[in-house]
Amino acid sequence: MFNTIRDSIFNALRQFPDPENRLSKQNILIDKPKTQSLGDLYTNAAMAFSKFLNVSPQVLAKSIRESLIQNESVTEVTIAGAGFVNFKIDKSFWHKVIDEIILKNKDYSFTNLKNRKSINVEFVSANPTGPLHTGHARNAVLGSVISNLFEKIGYSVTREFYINDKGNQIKSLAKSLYLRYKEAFGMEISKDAFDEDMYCGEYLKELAAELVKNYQDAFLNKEESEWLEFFKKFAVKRMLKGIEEDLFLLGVKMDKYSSESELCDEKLVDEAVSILSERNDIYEGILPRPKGMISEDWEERPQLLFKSTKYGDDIDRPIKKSDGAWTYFAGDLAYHLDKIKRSYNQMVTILGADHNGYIKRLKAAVNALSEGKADIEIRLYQLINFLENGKPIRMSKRSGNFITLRDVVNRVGKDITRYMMVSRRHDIAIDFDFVKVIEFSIENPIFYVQYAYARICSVFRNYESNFGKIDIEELKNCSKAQLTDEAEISLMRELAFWPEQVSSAALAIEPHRIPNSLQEIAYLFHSLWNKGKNNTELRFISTNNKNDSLARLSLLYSTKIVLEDGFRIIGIEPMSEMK
RNA sequence: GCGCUCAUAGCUCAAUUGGAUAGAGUGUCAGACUACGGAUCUGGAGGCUGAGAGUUCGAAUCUUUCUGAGCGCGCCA
Repeated sequence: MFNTIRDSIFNALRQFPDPENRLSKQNILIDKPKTQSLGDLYTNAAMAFSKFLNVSPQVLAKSIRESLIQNESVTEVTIAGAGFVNFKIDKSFWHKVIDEIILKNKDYSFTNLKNRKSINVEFVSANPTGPLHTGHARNAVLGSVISNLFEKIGYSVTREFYINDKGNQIKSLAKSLYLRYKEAFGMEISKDAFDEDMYCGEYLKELAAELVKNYQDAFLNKEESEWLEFFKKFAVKRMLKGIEEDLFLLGVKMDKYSSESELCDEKLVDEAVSILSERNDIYEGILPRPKGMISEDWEERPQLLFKSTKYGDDIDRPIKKSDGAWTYFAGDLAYHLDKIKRSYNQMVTILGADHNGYIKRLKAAVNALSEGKADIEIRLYQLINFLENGKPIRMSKRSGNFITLRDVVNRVGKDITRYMMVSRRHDIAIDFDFVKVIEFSIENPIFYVQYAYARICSVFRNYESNFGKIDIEELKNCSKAQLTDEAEISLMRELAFWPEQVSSAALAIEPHRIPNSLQEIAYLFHSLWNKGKNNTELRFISTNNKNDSLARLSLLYSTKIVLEDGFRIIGIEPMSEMK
């Protein structure tokens, strides 16, 4: 939207020698000043580039002013403070914003990259040992919104789920299922039969019933070796199906599921280890005992280690257990090698905050395996405190008082869940009160935004019942010259920034900026609406002047397009009426 | 003991990644409709950004030392 203005600033700066080649159009900030009195827009480029160009901010600011004043959209330029360049914009510029939005519609915020890049977004990746729980809900929403954002800036995105279908937990799952299977034949199973790490949830009873139906007593009173593998496979398959259904409830669909055991079958661990060996990053060694930690059974032991300290980790990481089996991390080496081989050089992974110790070694692994060519960004999300009207809900797997993702979605709906999960920064713990989130109040930012949308739809309904069906071509072609009120300008200016909001949210991997931005737009709209109550000239529908109406409706229509775009990114449905 | 993350109005959160006088909502006080949907809007009060020091034109943001909270630290995944 601001290309010509950015060009003007860029041209001014380009006249100065740039020894480090730090100057780029992308890095020129154009923003709204704190207060309207300073102007419509400002840039801090004079100060920001002063160091790199080795020219004082004042000199740069003057040069920017000279250049900006030549721009036909810019009407007034002032230099303030240490080198802020404030300027005013001709109103016709904002009117063109409306035209552009209506013209591009859904693609208004879309950035078409010349060289389409691929990115892999891995999220949820829950162990296939039971239904998804509440933490996964936040993970799933973050991952899917981040994916949507990257698609907006022209990336080809793969939404991926890593299945931990190996190891002891799956064995425990199979054993737990076997107990339920026996129980289905009327055998008494006491609670003590379930070890600490086994799964005593009700959901395995259904699977057991299915096994009985299809296989009768084929596995009853048999050696473990005769049923274990079958039970593992069966259980994992069914758990995954359940997980897929849970995700579907939240509007999340994965593009790819990667299986840990399949990667191991393909000898990818060996391949990863041999790559690292060639780079001299694998050695047999003894890890130091962690200081200050009391662990009685600690004994020094030589292990196969990955030299992750070479890539910024704090200590080297074991890839083989003392019994010679691969560690979990070895599997992750294989998995990330697989991603690299599928030619992703950008990856994002969403993990719970309890994985914080894992970031450095993952980055190290990707760095080493790709010879520095690939990059992985990891976003940790904090937990959610669930409340029932202000009272915390205690959860424990043992007592069975355990909220699943499905419970949450069934109770408050997909849209509210998604909005709540994504409207706060990911690294902050959030409160989720079952009672408050469904109230029609400002405690729920989603209703504020939805209400703005519904009001816009209401205006269109009203117009059409009086004057007949609206013609989009007419909205596009009508003169917008009378959109001059401050409230109208503020709204148009906010809409002008929308594509930049989207791309900056994507690049920073901060999806919460989208709901924030929508709330700002909704606020400006509500404000304009109320202004029309006192000042009838600002009403959207003017009964005696058709072009006035069309101009105002075109502003509403472009606002509607942007809100819809935001809703689509967040993954929620717009409401044309509040119900 | 070491590492990662967080700390902003009474409360819930922002702050375009180093920009101007730190902004919204809620609660509180005072206002606005014979309603294009009042589920809204306008205004007041409310802050030494947990504490100290440093970096520079400029710090909530970067560095560092504290304080407090959460999480993690070989043979779990």
